[in-house]
Amino acid sequence: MHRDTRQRRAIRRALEEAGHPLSPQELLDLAQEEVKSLGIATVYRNIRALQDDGWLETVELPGEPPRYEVAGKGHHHHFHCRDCDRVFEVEGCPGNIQAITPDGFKLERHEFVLYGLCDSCTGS
Amino acid sequence: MHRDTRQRRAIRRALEEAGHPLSPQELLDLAQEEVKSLGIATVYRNIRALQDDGWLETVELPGEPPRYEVAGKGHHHHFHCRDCDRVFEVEGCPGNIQAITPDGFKLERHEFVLYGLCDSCTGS
DNA sequence: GGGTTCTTGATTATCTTTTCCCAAGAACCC
DNA sequence: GGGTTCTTGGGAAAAGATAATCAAGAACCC
Repeated sequence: MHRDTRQRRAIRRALEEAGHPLSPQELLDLAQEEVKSLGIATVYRNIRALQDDGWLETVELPGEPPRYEVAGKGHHHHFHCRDCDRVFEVEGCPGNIQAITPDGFKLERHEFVLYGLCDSCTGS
Repeated sequence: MHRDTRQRRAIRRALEEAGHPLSPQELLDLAQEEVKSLGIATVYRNIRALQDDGWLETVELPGEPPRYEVAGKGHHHHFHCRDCDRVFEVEGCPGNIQAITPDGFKLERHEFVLYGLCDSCTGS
């Protein structure tokens, strides 16, 4: 069904090597290091294809277009650096979430987003 | 500087009475109950004006266009109902957030979003 | 009450992100 | 190797949200 193309390999490799969620544009820039003719339409097409395969997951952050990361990483959250605009993974999950859920509401899932400066951007 | 118009009064009242964040379209629908000729452009204009006055705050949720709520409510988070698509306020804040921040990262703020069914939509 | 200035409503424009289109090129299979 | 089918690249187009334009209407001030 899906063919093994240079473009698709470059896109997959960029996502694996980045190790953190990438926007379509970031993904294009990284994958173009391997296949410089790569176009943005191909990035979007492959994002969809890899999502359909279950290989890729969408990371939505408030007020931002979606980013994408390799699927199957288990429960985690994200840290958004306000300086370099990159998104990092955060292990673990804070305290008792059910406790703050209003009475009568059914909690099904949650998202947690940290903001600040990443280790590369703390100018100290 | 700012004049006291029927439209602006209706928009403010809708936000106050709703008691939870509203999208521009939700705001239009509610304020039209009072001023039926109200147009969407006026809603957007007044959102900006009320933000500039510090009366209104933006609520950004993952993968959603912004909603707006009356400013000055103190720290809180939000619950997004997947059925009616409305957003509710959540009091309190879970456990130790600093504890899960990666080493070397500077935590400045955080957002927390709960998902599930609100009390009106739990069909039980 | 009347003039000045701000605001409104409707439409059009803009902006950003994502998808479509299609001819050219590449992968796969026998 | 050659044919079939899928994929690509680039530009045009769609989609959704927000802003600009402008004539008409409303608020404010004396």
